[in-house]
Amino acid sequence: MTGNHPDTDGTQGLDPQQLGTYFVLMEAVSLLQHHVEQQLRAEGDISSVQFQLLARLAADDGQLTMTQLADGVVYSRSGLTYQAGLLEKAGLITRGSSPDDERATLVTITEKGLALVGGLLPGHIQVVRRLLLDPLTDDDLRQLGDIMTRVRDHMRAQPPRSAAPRKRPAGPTSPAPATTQH
Amino acid sequence: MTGNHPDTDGTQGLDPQQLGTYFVLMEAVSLLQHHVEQQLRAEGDISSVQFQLLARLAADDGQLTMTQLADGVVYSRSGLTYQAGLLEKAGLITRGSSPDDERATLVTITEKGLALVGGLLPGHIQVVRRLLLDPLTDDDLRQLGDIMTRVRDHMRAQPPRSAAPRKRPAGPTSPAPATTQH
DNA sequence: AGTTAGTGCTTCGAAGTTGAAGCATGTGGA
DNA sequence: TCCACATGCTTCAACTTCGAAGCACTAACT
Repeated sequence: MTGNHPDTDGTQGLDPQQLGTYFVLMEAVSLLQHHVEQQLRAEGDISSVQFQLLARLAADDGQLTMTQLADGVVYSRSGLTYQAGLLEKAGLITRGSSPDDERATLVTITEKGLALVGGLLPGHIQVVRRLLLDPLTDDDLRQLGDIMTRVRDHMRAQPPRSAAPRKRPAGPTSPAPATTQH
Repeated sequence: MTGNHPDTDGTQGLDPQQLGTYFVLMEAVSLLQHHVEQQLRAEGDISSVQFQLLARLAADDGQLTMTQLADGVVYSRSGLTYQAGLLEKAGLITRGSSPDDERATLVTITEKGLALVGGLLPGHIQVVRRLLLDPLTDDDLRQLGDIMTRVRDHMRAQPPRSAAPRKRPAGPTSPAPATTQH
């Protein structure tokens, strides 16, 4: 992108510093994700999505509703239904109705699921340490954590959609469906 | 992650600081990607993969081979064939044989493709600015760019796969296929 | 209570992604 | 030259992902 357009896009150009930081951030994370994916597939034969789901369950005392799970991992509801089906068939989780809310499905991690996560964690940690943590000083780590925390909180605080895209002019009296299903 | 497990959780060596930084980094990037995806779909009706491909072409003077393209964006070859088919059908790129190597397919961005990228760029930049850049000071930006550059270079320098990791007796049987395309 | 709107999850169809296999071309050694 | 192997891309089948529609249950308002 050599920026040869006269001024039609220069309204909010990014300087090289900003652009470079954005690119390298995305690229580095993409590479890290890829390595993690490989490790999990090779060692435990599960995808990183499945690992995240199991890890989340293990961390939260073993039981969550589908919605809580989907919100934790950035994931669509229908996608979660699919993955939960796989995990259940593999005997790593079980699903049951919640006593509080008859609609809710309570997902519970099994012993086998816990064992799998436990067995996979060391290798996972090793990959993260080797690829991400090793080249960072304690100071870097603090900085990075601080910065990304601020960015994440900022994003979470952002309104889902300030203005509706021009795709559908929307109904007469329906401003926003508010259903933010990733 | 309350860390109440004595030592069975295998968190050997990742203190809360490290773990938290890793998590928030992945989560923030995931959220950013999601927002970018939405913007591109709403404004230009293309996926972020397609945008990346077009942007790469635009940046590299308009012409690359399929392999060069796939390597630039972290993407499978077969997936690129599929996407290139879509982009060609949409009139955003053309494909032709290379004069140097009869096997190679030379991908060229069209005027229409260039126009689309140019038109989409401001909105894209706006999203990145609003979500990522706004909550950062100049100092943060430098720090972040510096840190992630170091991490990325470190990853690129890593050997692909020196030795197969030892398997844990936890998961279902997996013969560990060492196929590494990407 | 009765009706209306909201919430939680699943099903369904369409589209995207991948690795392995296959085809065509290029390269290096006997 | 011939042959084996490497390289570049595509095809194929299986799998994953998503959004919209649908079902079941809950909450709110009258």
